[in-house]
Amino acid sequence: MKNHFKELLLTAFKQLQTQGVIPSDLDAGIKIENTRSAEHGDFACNMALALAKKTGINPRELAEKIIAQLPKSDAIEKIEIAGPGFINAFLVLGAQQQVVATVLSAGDQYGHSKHYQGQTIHLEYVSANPTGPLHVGHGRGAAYGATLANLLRSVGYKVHREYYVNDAGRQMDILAASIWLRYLELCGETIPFPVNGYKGDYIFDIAASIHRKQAENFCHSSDKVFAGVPLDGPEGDQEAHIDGIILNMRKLLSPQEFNTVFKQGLTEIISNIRQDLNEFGVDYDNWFFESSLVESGAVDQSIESLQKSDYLYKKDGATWFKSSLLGDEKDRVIIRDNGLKTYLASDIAYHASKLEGGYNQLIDIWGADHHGYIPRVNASLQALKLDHKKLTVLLVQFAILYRGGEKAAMSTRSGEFVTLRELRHEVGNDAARFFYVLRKCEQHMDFDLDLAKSQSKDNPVYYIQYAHARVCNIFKKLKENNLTYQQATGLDNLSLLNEKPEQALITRLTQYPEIILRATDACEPHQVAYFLRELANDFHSYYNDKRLKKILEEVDSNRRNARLCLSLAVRQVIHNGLTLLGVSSPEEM
RNA sequence: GCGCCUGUGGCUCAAUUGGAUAGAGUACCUGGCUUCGAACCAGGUGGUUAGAGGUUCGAGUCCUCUCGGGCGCACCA
Repeated sequence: MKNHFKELLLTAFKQLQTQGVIPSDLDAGIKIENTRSAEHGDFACNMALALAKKTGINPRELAEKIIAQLPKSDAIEKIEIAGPGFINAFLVLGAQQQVVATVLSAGDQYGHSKHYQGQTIHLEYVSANPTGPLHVGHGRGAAYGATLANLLRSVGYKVHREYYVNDAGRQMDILAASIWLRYLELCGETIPFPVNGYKGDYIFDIAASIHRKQAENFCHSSDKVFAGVPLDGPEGDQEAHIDGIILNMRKLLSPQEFNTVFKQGLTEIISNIRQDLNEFGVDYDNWFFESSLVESGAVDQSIESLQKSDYLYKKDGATWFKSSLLGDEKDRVIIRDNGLKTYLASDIAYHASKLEGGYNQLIDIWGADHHGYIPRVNASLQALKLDHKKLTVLLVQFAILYRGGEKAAMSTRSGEFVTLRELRHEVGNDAARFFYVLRKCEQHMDFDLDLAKSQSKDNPVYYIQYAHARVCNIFKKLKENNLTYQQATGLDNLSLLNEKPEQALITRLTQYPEIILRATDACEPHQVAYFLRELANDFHSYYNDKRLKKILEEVDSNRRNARLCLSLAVRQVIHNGLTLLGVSSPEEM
């Protein structure tokens, strides 16, 4: 119907062009908006305002000229010029009732489209380092990424969802060392635990499982472990300290032994993360391991390629990438003076391989603290002659956690954090998914744990689910009242849905597909959440409207069935929307 | 100091991406259950959109400056 109005305006526009009123080289650029209030009709167009300057005609006058050329339409009751020159269209009563039939026949597919069919997107999200359990900060990226994936798929993109596992590099060595030190404690050694080590409880658990399997096999005296190791922070250098411990660990343990500790940590933590995400409804098509890039030689190839195009140089024993030539604020080290490659080295290889894999777009979802990293990745893609514009990095701002009115600490290393699992158990998956996605990703978010716990029933997700359950209940009661639902009868009598709340619901239903498309284009899942709240609100109002008979008390079976059809269509759209958000639609609550 | 994000009723957030009278939830006040579920509905109080300039038919939205908050600024990821 919206397109219909647009077509009419376009016809008028062209007519005015042939009459010479509007220059023929102007683009119409017609945008139709849904009006905010019923006073302004159903649709509004601002073309007269936008074209006023270019045509030299004042907006209201131009609007009149456009309206004069508008072809007749059965669907439109009247056209008005309002305000500074808006063209408002009022639809005839019932013009959109057929949407009920459309929803019911499309079912789960209503709102989905093939708009971007044939386009491929590589979407990477969460990708937290496997050095500990996921915390509530990761949860936001998880909910956002999973929902975005659903949205993208619903409009036709082929989406490859990936978790990039950083299982290579120094952080993992620090993890292995942390586990080993806890293990040594179990062996009876006295260990001053490094400032930079991972201190969470899960480290003890992993150490204990190694101790169970290996007994004292990997045990060495504290003296040897700390032999020649530089002083720890804050007095000394905490980085040099932990590196020294890792060095000793590699000397004292055989490569196989080291690997046993390392693998035990990696495996336990990854499987924990996997299970957590799985329970949270956050799924992947692939878990991609950084180590595979190292083993396949992809990392070395990227470095070589940068070398060939003269983007590398040596300084102070390290190998640097001239990223400052390509928009970064300074050059970056990709091989440290001790020969170890930095994270950037594998990240370059990772993005290069994905772009070479032929995806139309790459989307990375990162925590906002990584924003300074974007220019160097972009620089690397340019240096490799790849199209860096295909890469979009979406930054998710932190969820600041409050507990008892105070900020909760959020550090993996210190081990002081609220895990995603704890949150899910406290407030439930549905509420957590919904709450996370209710805010734009660039919006800083306050997460009050006490509120989420104590007032979980006030969470807006229940409001929406309740509307769904209410429709289900009507259909349950139908049988108890010895009535039957006759869809064909209902669909034949949609014209009886003329009450104001019915019209409001119908209008809302027609808007769903465009909301999905808009939310997807803007990468803003919260728009879907807000739409569903409005829809649920419309339905609750309808349901409670004292001026209307209750649906099941309606004796006219034509009207009753039409209203049942409408209710079912509402239920369908709520279900479709909640599904995209990863939230369940219960039949009773 | 430099860069990115951000500032909207008491609190948490929207605002069709530059549109019309800035809207919801929560909190507070009024009213509504003898069964289609009150986890609901109807109504009310509450705003100089941090501040000052600018751009134009039109600014919460864009530009400049000031002030306040978050996060970065490693041979960590």
